Amino acid sequence: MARRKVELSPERIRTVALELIDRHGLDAFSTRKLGIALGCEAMAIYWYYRSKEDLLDAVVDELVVSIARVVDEASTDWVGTLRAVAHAYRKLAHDHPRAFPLLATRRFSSASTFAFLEKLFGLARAQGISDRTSAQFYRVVSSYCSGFALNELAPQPTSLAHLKKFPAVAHVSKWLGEDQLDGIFEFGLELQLDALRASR
Amino acid sequence: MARRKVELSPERIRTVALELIDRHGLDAFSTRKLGIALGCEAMAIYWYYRSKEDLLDAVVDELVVSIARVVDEASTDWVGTLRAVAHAYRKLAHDHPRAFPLLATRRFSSASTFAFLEKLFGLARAQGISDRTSAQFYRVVSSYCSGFALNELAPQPTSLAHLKKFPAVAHVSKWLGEDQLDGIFEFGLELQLDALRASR
DNA sequence: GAGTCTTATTTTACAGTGTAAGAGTCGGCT
DNA sequence: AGCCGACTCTTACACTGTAAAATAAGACTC
Repeated sequence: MARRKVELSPERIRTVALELIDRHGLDAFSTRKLGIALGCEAMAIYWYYRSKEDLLDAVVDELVVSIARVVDEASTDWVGTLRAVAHAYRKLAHDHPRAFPLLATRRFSSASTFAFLEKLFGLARAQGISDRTSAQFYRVVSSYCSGFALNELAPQPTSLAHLKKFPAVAHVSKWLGEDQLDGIFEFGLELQLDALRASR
Repeated sequence: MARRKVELSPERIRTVALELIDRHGLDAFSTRKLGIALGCEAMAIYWYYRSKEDLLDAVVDELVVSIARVVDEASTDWVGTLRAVAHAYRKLAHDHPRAFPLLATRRFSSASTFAFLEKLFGLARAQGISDRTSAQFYRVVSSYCSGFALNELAPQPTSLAHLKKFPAVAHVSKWLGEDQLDGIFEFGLELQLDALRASR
């Protein structure tokens, strides 16, 4: 048997898992298919992860870390940092559209998530922003980003048949199209960041 | 055999489906268990719905309709209507915490969704709000509500072990607790509605 | 009332799922 | 050489969604 050749590891497993989800979607993802992609039997995965749920948590973690990196590279200005995080979050949804719902649905209380929050809130405190304010705006902005990204990933095909029966929607639909998404996201985000600036 | 006695119907099926999801969660929901709850075989469901996905779409629809009703009862003021819808949306998440992720994840382009949007946008037009503005604020506010509700449904248990290692998070965590959710939701919502009022 | 058609439901079957339990195989240790 | 612990595979089980066909009951025609 060709054992010990594929060199399984937690990192490789979750990386290949993400690749598989990206390529074929969450529904099609199974431990058996992951095994094939890794070159091992499905059960070998269970040495590194207690369950499929555990593995998916690890995949989410990998994605969170990629956002956390943005905080390091950001300027010292907290508003700017929050903006950068918001954009990174949305970019993540575009880069991994089929994995993103995982991130939006799942509770994440892993160490790397905390490390991310620590950097973000540490920066806020260093700039004299009150804990209450930073907590408020973090929740508001992150909720907005999460919801917005999720919405744009599940786009309705603007059924023309329906539009005939719903004239008001027909009129407004011009401003609901995909070409408007960037602008509206920016609009809503800046609206919130303006309020943050004003609150100081 | 006791046929034709249980009186199956699309409405009953999707209602019992929602009950089952509410009680035991999405993961535990299966066509077989639904069959047992309905008093029929699993395959009988397929006479009324083409697939499990189809059925879940119908469940989502049922939930959307319950929100649409709010628009009828609302005052003529569009800002007030949008606020009422936002609150109804969050209330839905509290009333059906285990079904809500369906609503947030799934594309809904059903007739009842369009009927809802028609009422909402029709009201906006009647009050002279530009199509662009109503589209913008609808997307922003609905994204915010969706993301906020999803976040509060997946609460992290504020791991005390982690808090020792992350002092900034520990300080801020006071404002991130469940007791703050109502206030923060309101804060973020009004922040957006203020901007809507100001834009006129 | 007998025969046929339509609608509703069950039966049977299949390929696929997550994972528990145990068996097997290897490298490195004494 | 023998053993141990770290890995991996094999087997098995209960459960999933649903295609295909069998079946039953009412409605409709003659």
